[in-house]
Amino acid sequence: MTKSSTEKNGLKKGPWTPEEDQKLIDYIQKHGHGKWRTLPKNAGLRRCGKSCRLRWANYLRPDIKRGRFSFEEEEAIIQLHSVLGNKWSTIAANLPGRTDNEIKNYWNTHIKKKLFKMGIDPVTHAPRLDVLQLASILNTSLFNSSPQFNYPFLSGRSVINSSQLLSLLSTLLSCQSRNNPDNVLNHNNFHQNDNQLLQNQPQCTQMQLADTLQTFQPNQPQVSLQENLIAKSNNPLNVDHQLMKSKLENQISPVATSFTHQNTLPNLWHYDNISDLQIAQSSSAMQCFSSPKFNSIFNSLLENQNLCNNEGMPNFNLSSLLSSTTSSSSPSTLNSSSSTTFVNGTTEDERDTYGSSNMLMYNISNGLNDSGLL
DNA sequence: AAATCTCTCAACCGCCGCTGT
DNA sequence: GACAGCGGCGGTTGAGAGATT
Repeated sequence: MTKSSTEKNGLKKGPWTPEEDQKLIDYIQKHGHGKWRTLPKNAGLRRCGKSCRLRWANYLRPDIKRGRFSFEEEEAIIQLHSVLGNKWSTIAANLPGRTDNEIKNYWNTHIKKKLFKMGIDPVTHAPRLDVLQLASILNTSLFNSSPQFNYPFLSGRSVINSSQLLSLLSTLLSCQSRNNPDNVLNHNNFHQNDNQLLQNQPQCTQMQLADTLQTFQPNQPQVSLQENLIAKSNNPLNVDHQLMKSKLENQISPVATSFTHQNTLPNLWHYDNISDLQIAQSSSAMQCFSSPKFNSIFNSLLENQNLCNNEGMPNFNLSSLLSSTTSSSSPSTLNSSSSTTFVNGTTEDERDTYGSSNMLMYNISNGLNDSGLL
């Protein structure tokens, strides 16, 4: 049975026909909206009230702006999401003409992937732990050179031993597929692939990875994410920082705040300019993963740990393995030439690069009112 | 050209909070 | 306080379109 012919309790479901749309528009123009429960009957529609409300709110409302999201809208969504979390209706209230459903869809199908590709966790808006940690650790340990960038949470440690490295890599690799946004975002793939992963691989979460990484780190004073956000809101450049501060104190997303209680993640919010992180992700980590030296070391570690199977597991190229996660649909971004677009790409065609340095800044210019509205 | 895969987004579902009785 | 009705919200689904093989 097709969706459009689905009926339940005599009520039609599925896509709306132009005739139904017209009936709804005519009725609302004449009587206004509200009383959604009785509206369909009065309007001569065989639909439930919820369906009518949704159709009106998401599609028929005259003030809806249709078409592609502008770069400014995308930036606004990202900034608002970083403060509000998945409060789509509140985010939508700040974007005239856009509906919560539209923003939610756009987030899930576009922005989430873009952020992930950039090495930014779309949930926490923090730089992705896996890429960042590997970049630092590999830079300092494998190549035994002074870091090109300095992360406080890794300071004081320059060398890790092979078992630690292997532990880290094993943990990371077992996270790879599970953290792959394609697995998460594409529910078809998710159901198929993730179930297999759950069966075949040890359970691994970002927290477990963080725990593993914690063993490499000396105790660092952990400043909570919330405190950092509030600190950012005190930036004198932010006109409404007091208002923003109160908003952050009240409205910071539950997901983000949950991290503050774990006290295991390195605090990455010290960075006021994302370029350091972008350099780390696009340059150092990728150079490490791609290098023959790294592959050689990694494979010898596997052999030393007897992790090769009896049939003689062929050496594999870790960079290609990592690319499936680090840049799920565009592996080419791993190579050094294209990675520079992370830093400099600001053209229309490369809107997914978010080259501007203020992406993680919370200077939403107009502030928020008590309802979370601009 | 056909088959298969991937992506998008309109629509649905279940839950929650508010309000009135 | 308990309950029912309602509107709103966020997560999820799946048809259809487009891309790829």
